[in-house]
Amino acid sequence: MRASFCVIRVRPSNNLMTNSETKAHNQDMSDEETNKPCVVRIAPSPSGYLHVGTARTAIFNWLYARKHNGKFLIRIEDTDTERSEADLIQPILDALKWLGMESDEDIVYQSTRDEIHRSYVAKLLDSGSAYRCFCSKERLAEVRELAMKEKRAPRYDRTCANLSEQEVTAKVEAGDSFVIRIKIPEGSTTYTDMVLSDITRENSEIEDFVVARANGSALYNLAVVVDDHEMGVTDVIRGNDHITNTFKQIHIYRALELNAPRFAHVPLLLRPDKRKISKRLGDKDVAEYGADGVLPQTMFNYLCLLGWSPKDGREIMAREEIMEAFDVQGINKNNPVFDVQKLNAFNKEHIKIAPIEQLLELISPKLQEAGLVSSDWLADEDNQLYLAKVIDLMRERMRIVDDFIVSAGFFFTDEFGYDQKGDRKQFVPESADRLTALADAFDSASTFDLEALEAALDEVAEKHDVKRAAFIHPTRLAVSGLTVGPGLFDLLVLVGKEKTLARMRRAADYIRTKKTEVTP
RNA sequence: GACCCCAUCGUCCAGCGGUUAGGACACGGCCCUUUCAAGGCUGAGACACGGGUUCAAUUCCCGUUGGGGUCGCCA
Repeated sequence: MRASFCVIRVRPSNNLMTNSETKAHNQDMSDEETNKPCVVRIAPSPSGYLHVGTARTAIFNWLYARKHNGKFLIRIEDTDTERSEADLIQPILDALKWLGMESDEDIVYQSTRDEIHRSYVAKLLDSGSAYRCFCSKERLAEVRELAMKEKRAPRYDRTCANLSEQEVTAKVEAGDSFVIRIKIPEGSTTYTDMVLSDITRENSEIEDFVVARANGSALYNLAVVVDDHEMGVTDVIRGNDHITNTFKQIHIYRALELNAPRFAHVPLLLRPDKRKISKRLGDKDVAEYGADGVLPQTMFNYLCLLGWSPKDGREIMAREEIMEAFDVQGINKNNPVFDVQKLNAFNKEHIKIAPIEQLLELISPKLQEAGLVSSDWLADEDNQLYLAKVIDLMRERMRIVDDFIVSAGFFFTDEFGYDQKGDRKQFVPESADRLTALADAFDSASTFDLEALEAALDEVAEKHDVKRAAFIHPTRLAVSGLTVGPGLFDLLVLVGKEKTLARMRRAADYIRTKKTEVTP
């Protein structure tokens, strides 16, 4: 019997079948099977940074592993020496770690497994399920082009599959270079996808693809099958751009007489213009979002909700909550659009509930970079306490962490200008005396706390016979340089008496100068 | 072009034969008030189309259209 035509029985619990086998589908996995320890992996290639699409796939894998008490592994697919760069690996691992995901075992570097891959190429050749192809690249390109022109699917024409043993031997002895192609049998192939249910493909649609290069090294699909098998991967969860690869890989599993894992193909993330997210189009690195002030828990949460939901309306969720509710089979089939606005909205909510230590850690270096504080200043315990109070006051209105630098800078420096619109609107001539009067009232107040300040302001406003607002707005502008921000009295108390008074009087002077300039 | 996948507000998600089709982001209005980029309330906004099946289709089936993916000695 020719191996390439025999029907390989995959393991009974498996989800592969051919059309000649009407084996029952097992979409509903038994509890026993669901709870069996699983092994999943994320396999990035170091041809660039980690973009949100890959990050999301990693998250789904990670959740699946945690949910089923399994292992989450990382394999670096760095066999393409042309494109892979070693220094691109660490940033990818860092980004995964930032999101809270690390490999449960040593990271596998595919490039170190070349010999093993080659041994499987030999097995394929020995069993007769693969053959040598001596066709030149030029001829192949012509065939492909012609097929496209004639509106047929471009597929290898099997010229070399029909070579006699003698012909092959002769060519090999003549030193002709060859690649190895797998022989795809007749029939059709169906597998049950955990997300997409049954998918069928005619085997005739799949060409005898190349599994090994002229130099004998394995190509992607073979290497993946070999490594997944040897790593004990039970569930392959990846982007649905791999569906065609899945069929190819299934044929490799069969040719090798190995059990195939379960597959789940998750929808691809799209850009607002509906194109697939890619590095080419300048889509951001996951780490870049982090650098811009998106919290890792926000990214994790948001990415999960692209194509999946807990069904009960919850959106802002902690990792543990998501883990609890996650279910691969609940992943949608359609491709969602990545929306930065919603990501930011999620971030706003996560900033509100984030541990203060995390925000402190994130904000401190940014303050220093902005030149607002020094490392000495940050080292001081009282200052840390002060910073924590400022963050707590500001976190209610922050969308991304960087907002803090622009909207809270005045807590750390006297060097700030006045918002232009605010200047025109609030720093009118009469504000000068009002600021002076209010500063005096604050000065003579017994204490510098919420109640005392508010009482002082009410009293002064009444004396001047104007609304509180006539004092409040100029004061806010004088002390913060901004027209928006937290409650005024909270702000003043935190800035402190000395600085508040100085800034109010400084603003009063500024207004008087402005006045004389306008009317000389 | 061939093959595969998909199809509910602009976007994300809910809905699993009978609903005033729900929530979130974004957008508009109103309120609060000391500001808003905060908070509260509210409004507009969707079942792509055509056939079936059914007493009844957004829900099931088929087709059309539209979108996405794949078609390398890349991964």
